[in-house]
Amino acid sequence: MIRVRFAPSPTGSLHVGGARTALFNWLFVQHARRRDQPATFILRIEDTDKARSTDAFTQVILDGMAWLGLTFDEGPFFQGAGLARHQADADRLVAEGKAYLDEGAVRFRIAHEDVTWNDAVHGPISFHGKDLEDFIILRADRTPVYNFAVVSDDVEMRITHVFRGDDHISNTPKQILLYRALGKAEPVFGHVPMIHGADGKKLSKRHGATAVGDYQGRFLPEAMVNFLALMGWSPGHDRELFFDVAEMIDAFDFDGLQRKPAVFDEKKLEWMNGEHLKHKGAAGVLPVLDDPALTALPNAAAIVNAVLPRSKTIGDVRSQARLRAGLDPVTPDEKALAYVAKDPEGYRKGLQLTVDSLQQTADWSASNLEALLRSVADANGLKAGQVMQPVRIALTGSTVSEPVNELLAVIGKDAALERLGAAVAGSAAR
RNA sequence: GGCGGUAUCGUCUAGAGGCCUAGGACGUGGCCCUCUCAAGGCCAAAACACGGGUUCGAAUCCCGUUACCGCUACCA
Repeated sequence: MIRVRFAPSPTGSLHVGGARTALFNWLFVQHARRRDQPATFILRIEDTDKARSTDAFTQVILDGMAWLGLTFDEGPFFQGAGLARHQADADRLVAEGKAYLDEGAVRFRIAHEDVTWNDAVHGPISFHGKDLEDFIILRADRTPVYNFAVVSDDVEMRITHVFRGDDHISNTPKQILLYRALGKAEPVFGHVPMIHGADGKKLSKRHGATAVGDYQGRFLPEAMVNFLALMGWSPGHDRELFFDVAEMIDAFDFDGLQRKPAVFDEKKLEWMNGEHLKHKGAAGVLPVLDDPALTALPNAAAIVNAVLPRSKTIGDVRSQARLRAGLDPVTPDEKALAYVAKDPEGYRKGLQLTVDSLQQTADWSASNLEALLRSVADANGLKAGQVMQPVRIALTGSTVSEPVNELLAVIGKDAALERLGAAVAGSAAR
């Protein structure tokens, strides 16, 4: 029976590093289950410092895990709830001579023996007994200290595997000694490397977005999971994209864990999100957009599909889709402005010619539209781009978009002609 | 300082003695396609920290050095 817990402290945000640790724990449990091993994933909030922890802080952790799809089977439990047991365990150690009173606090007496464990990611790690010192387990106010509370709680919850951040390596020998003093078998320990910022330092506020909440709304949770898992873990071959978590669960193994810290590369996250966006398609992406006005449109799916290939973030999809749907006004960007400024008359002429010819046609299919625009260009001795680019700019405010014929098709005849007409009028007024 | 951990392209990584003139991906540069590119196709530059061993042979094993990170609380 495998019992694993993720035990974050409520700090007001769920750090991406913590989220990744949770993910690894979760993957481990799911992988065991797929192989028919009973496994349980438990969430425990380390709210020892009651003064600083609030329900809202816990909620942030719950929200982050829910967003990523990291479901747990038991909990959330709270460390603070185990106070009586923590005290009883400490008193027992004192009674057995394994701990002693020190100025009102209870201090654990270290047996100066070497401590070694076989870390699930690092292999054997050992500490010399002479380097360990007696440490406080119960404060003078009888509240437990983290290192003691976790052990007591993990024993109580019959935890079999403890996977946590590298920063806990130094705590591990102390905790192992505590297991021994309590007469309990120690769990398997695995220490996953930290996540660093581009400067090689532990990822923190000054690196920008560090909480999973900061990524919600911009990125797909499945892309975030894919990205987080691949920072520090590798399936052992060249596979990068996991569109189906089940495949990741199957491939997951602590042997594939990296031992060194990883640097968070948002560029790669963006690329990966774009891939997931395309893979999901309009039907899948539409609900995520959380934009009722857009979703209500009969051609919403067509619009989103037109915009997907060039989108990296959810915001890209939404803003580009709203633009095509006429929900947002066109605001020309710098390059678009420069294009028009370079040859205002050429721009106006390109638009005018297009409008004139477009009004005549009844066939608004993308293929016909392309033929039409090309013939307009030919007939007037213009290059295709001299006709296409003005239309693109007038309709999107950008010099970059899907092919213009497709753009026109997705916008629809009436709307396109109306917006183009307004653009011609606007350019003539100047 | 002490203890512990880590060290492959700018970044994420493959590699568990010969398959490595070190592979993939992001990013970067170039070319092609072309009405545009942030799409698609092709190509390129780009790494085994250093020094000793062990071995017929080392990115892979051992030792040392260096660098970086973590812990060193009556924080978690």
